[in-house]
Amino acid sequence: MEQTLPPTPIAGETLHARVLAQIRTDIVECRLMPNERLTLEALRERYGAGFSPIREALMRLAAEGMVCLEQNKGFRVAAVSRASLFDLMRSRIEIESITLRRAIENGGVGWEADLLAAFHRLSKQSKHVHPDRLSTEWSKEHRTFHRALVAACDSPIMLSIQESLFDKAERYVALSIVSKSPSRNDVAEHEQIMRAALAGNVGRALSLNCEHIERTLNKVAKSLENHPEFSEFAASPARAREALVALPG
Amino acid sequence: MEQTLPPTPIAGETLHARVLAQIRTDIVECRLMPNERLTLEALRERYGAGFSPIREALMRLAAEGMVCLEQNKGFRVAAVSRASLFDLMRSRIEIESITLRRAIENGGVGWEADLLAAFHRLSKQSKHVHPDRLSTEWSKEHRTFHRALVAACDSPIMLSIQESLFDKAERYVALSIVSKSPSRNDVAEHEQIMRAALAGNVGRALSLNCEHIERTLNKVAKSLENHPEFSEFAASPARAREALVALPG
DNA sequence: GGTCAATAGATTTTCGAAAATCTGATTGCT
DNA sequence: AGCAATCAGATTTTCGAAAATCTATTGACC
Repeated sequence: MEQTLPPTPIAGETLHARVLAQIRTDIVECRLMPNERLTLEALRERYGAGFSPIREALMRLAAEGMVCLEQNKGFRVAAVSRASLFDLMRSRIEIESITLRRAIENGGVGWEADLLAAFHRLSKQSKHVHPDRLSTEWSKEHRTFHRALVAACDSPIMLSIQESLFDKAERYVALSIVSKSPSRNDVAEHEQIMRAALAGNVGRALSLNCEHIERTLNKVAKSLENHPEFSEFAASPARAREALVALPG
Repeated sequence: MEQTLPPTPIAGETLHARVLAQIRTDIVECRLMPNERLTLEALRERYGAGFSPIREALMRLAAEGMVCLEQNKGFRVAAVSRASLFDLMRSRIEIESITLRRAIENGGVGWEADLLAAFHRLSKQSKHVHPDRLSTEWSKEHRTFHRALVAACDSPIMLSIQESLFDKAERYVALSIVSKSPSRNDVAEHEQIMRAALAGNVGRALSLNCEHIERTLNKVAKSLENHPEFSEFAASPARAREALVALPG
């Protein structure tokens, strides 16, 4: 099994919190593959912790929908499928349409300034440091930009929902080999959304954001078709497991 | 501490799953009060389980937002406040507007039949068996009705979000003493929503559902004002001090 | 050959003790 | 008195062993 991040011990941080963060990023970045069985013994070895903190972290991830738990049969990384990809992206469009509208309506100077700053940092980050892999820094700035875009929405509930869906979408993006498709002009896309938002043009901002998500959806969906071993998981878990094990790890 | 449901052991059910269900209903029905401290020793006694299954259940509830966890300081029942009540109800309106619209657009005969059946069961249930307390059976049928209303929505993600918000709203309702305010004609309200949905009148169904939620909001908000110990954070005057200390600076 | 029960090994789940951390009170110093 | 350091009790957090459960295989029987 591939090695994980160094244990980076933060003062006062409990073990289950560190393990939670590590497993989550390992799932989002597909170091733990969809539908992969999560044996406690293996996780214990990998993250250097006892059963309790690991199970606690997994229970949280189960509530978030990142792993699934079958009673007395343990945990698995959540499966992926074409259907849930479409559900996910459609839900993102609906949720972000709400948060973005409210952010534009509520946003003050502080929001505008933070958004401009986030865009600037994103635009200066190169997307691929390795040609077949997304840059970690870019992903971070990308997330920060989308967070800044809706930060002025005054609903903590809607924002947390958006964040959770964003995580799941990122996993699908990580699964698709991004560089193979013609590279999008990401900077321009994000800039257009931002300009519409700053101009207070709700309709335009929403439709640009919708197209932004749909473009990602199309890319990932196409990539998923080329890897049928992923699109079948939900249907027959038993065979999927075998297929996964056969994959080059 | 008040006694809880009998342990009703279901075959093959793990302990943490049973404890999770019990704690959740105890929170929703306010047998565990908002902001109440949840010491492991007390929970261990109350639910008859060891530390592990209880902590695992609490971690899930923390992810759901039903309890909150402060590192090395343990768990508390999630606090209530006027602000989060409004956020919650507004979010419900937004989410249910989406699920209800999609249910009406997708719904077939099966959906219509199930909805009519759910309404009938609800209409035959008396709301209060005890004058100052909601009937458990009514709550169950009420939830089933609202679930049936949107069951034809084809997005598992949106449905699970709606369910989660419904739980949280129910806790606020349980907190307010329902019988004191003039009793609403609940049956008629639900019937109107259902008829609009069955007639395929999206606009009318959505606005009726919105008003339905807003009426609940007004009732609960008013009740919250009469109990100032709740309106900010605390569960009881005795705990107000505790809560003050726990407030983030 | 095929079906079913028994069994052994692996894995999950649960438990309670031990370690780490927090809280509140007390002590000693300026 | 005011304030910081110290200490004891309470609580959370973590650990690994023990119990419960599942899975795959073997062997008996039809």
